[in-house]
Amino acid sequence: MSTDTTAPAATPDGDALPFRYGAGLAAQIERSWQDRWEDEGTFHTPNPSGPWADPQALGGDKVYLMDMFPYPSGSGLHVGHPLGFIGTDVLGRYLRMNGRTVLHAMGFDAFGLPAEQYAVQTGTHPRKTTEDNIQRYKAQLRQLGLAHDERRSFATTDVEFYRWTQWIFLQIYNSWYDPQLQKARPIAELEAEYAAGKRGPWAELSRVEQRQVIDDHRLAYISEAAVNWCPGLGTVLANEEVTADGRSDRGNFPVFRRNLKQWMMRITAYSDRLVADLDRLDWPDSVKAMQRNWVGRSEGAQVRFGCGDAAIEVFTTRPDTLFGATYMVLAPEHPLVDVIAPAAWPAGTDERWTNGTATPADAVTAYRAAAARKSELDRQENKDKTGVFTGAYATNPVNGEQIPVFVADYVLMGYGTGAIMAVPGQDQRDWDFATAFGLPVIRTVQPTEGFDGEAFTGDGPAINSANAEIDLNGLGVDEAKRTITAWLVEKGDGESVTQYKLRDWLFSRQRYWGEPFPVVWDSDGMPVPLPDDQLPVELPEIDDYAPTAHDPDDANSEPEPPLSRNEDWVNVELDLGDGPKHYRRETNTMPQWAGSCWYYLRYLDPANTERFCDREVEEYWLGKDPSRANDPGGVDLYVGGVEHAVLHLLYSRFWHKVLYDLGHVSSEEPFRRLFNQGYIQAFAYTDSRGQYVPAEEVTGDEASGFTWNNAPVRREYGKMGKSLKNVVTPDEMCERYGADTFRLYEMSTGPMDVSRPWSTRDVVGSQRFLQRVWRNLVDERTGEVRVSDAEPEADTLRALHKAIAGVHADFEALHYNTAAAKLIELNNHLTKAYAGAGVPRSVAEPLVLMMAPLTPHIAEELWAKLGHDGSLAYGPFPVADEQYLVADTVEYPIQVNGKVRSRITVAADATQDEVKAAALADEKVAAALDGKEPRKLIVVPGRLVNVVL
RNA sequence: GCCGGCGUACUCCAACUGGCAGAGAGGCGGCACUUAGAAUGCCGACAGUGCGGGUUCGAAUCCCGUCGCCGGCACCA
Repeated sequence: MSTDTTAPAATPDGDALPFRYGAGLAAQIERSWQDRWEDEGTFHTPNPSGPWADPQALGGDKVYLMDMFPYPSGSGLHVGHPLGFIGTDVLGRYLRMNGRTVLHAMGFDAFGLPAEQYAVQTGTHPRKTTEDNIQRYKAQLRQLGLAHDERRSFATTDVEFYRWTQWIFLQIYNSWYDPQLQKARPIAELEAEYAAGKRGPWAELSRVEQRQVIDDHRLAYISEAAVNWCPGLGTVLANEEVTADGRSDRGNFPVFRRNLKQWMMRITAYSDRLVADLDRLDWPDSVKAMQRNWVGRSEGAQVRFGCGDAAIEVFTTRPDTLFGATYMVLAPEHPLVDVIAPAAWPAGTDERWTNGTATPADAVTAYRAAAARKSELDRQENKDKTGVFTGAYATNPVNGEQIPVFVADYVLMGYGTGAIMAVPGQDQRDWDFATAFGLPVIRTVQPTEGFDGEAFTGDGPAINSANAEIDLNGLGVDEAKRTITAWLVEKGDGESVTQYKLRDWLFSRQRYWGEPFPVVWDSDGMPVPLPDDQLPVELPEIDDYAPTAHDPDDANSEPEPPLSRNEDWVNVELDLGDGPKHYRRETNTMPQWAGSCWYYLRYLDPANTERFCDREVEEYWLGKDPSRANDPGGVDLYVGGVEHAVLHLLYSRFWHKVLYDLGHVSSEEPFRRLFNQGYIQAFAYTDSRGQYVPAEEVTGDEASGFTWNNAPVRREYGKMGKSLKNVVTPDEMCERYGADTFRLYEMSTGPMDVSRPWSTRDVVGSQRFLQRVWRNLVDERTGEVRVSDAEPEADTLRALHKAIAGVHADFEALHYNTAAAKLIELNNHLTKAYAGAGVPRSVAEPLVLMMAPLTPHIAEELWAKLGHDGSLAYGPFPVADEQYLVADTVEYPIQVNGKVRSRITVAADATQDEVKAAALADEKVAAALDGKEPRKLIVVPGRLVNVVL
């Protein structure tokens, strides 16, 4: 073989290897196979029913694979984006070759703020820029050779798609959550219950009042409440879209709390199920933890403290500490603050409690004003406790103690009841406040021996906790909680409750580029859902789609939806069953998450014009698997970045559960298995002024320092981005090396879930491997295949079957890096064993088949050259033959006291005793033993022998 | 502060369920081929697994402590 590769030297024109595998040949091969796959519909996946019904073709177990679909931004893809897409493609191809029926498609998440901002910047309509971007993405993805069923592609901006987004909205709107049955039910059933007099006043209410009663129960409802208003973006945002320091997730603009009338979704009704069903999902622990944390379920008790004529309700997770409650705190916004404050300070009020004000009303007013001025950030940064006495005292229900009631901003109106009982002995925040205000501390849990901290939050026996009727002393925390809660319930002073941090989902945006709501407003100012036959409500093609510009810091600016400017569209006359009437259309649009909440359902049945997805088709692809315990159903594998841990993935689960409750889907969860792929990161370089310089032009290394244009630059590591001047695109890689090389490189640099740096200069290593395989099977001068029909040697067969067995396990575990390593190893063996002689066909063919998931184009080409007519996309994938996996003899390392001292070779089927005998007979072992008996002799079959002296 | 995760060669990564620390890629050094460069082939060096303890015949792997890094949450009662 070396004669072949050195042949070019003998040829004068220097172009002697027209069939050497390089970028040029790769491009040719890749284009032709991509065309062929498309022409032949190689990756079209049949359905059990509907237009693509082909039940015959649905052999083997089905697998539904999905990527988190991309947002088609104006800057196109960089090499980091396709990492997950290639990963799912490799798995899909592997499974397909193993006889599984694989569904894999790719759509586009195309509504949303950035598309609109980009459109405003470029002065082009978002519909146009979005469609251009999608075309560009499709071209970029196609050149990677992804085995998608392209018939199933769509964008969330397609009218035929968002018509069903609107339809699902109406399903949610037209339902309510029945807490008894723990599920959503059609709103008509609730109305019937009211009409039958089973639920409260009805007949005596006016029609509008009746509608209000019903509307208050809907899962999608209008609320006028404090929401996140972001003038910089000109829209309101969901809690999930606001960062911890009170700014917008996108754009980093300030966000203000404002009372505004907005659409909400009652996701809180599903709090329990959203937490409980996490246990049924095969998801990373980190994501489950984040969702649990976000829902923030905590169990405790609600307790009433009498205060004059009023009662202050508090939520506590520690009712066992009630005897240690020495004061109470209301949130500044709490409505009882005004009610309970007396006209004057009680005699002898501590100076520290009044802030130097003349009356409680003054104190409270001033404190409230100060609290309102503080931003979220101020509240967080300054954790020194502030507050002021209300002048009122409340009665502790367990011991009748009169305890002072304060207002303080460390208590939040948005959680629990907005009021707390303060137990400084068992809560550090209360301890800090009590210390600052000279309030007493009563410990009610015995701290552990040697405890020298302040508040004690651990477990221990209760102390100082008894009254005439009840005695908690000596009980552990859990038992004390149960005991006191039962007592409170009996006395009518409290009950056991569960609290959540989760808030309802703010569902409207004052933007143009989103799904219009299928809702109109009538002359009573009440919302009216449109009937299904009036869907879709199309987004009007308007010229003035830009959001109203606001000063980002102007908290008092007013949201103004762009659609409201279009009076012709807004004002409609419709006959909604009671004659033609005038209505105004809802002018808000849905948030970007709406489409992604259900898109996985649309891939299943994208051509369906009657339903969002045929029920039978849904059941086939997403249905519960009875062979798995407690399986909730859902997509078999969903791959994407961890950044959607609580946004998209929580919203989507919520919608799916509503659809399940209403009987529209058979599965209880959208995504059975979730996998977070790592990120491809990159180095960026800044010059002395802190400006980014083109990363590609930087030279040097860590030891000698990095320079650009001979000036030293500083290296940083992180994202790939235009502004960082370190973007590498898949287009460049395909052009320089070919898609197969690029795919292989991305898959071989590490396991799927590990983030790693991009390194263009390493890509050549993957190219070299493909080149070596090609050279082993193809004559680089003639392009002729050159395999032999000879029987492979025994060691080759062992190498082959070892590779087959290993690669199966690796592909299944998404360890493509080690799969690639095993293929390289096998090919290295072939290079050595058959240099110049031609690789036996019976080894060449399985090698090519095993490469196909990773590098499909070159594999198809080699498969064809080996004389096969059809595509190898459907396999068969090689199966390892057990007989070649066991060697005749085994080499055992012999350890003496855990250190390798010698090696012996014994028959593979030797018994333990035979191995022991052989080990003891070894001269080095004998020397070490020096005639003595070993203390212990351990034989690990097939592994090693350890002699313990 | 709380929760989750990760520390193995110059770099990215392997090492089945505790069993010989090295599969693969890049880089580096050398040899062959070559007018030269590139490409190609061959050969080679480089870590005892962040640190300290423990369990074990045996620890990268399990346990305890500690340091460092990444991510999430955070005055949530």
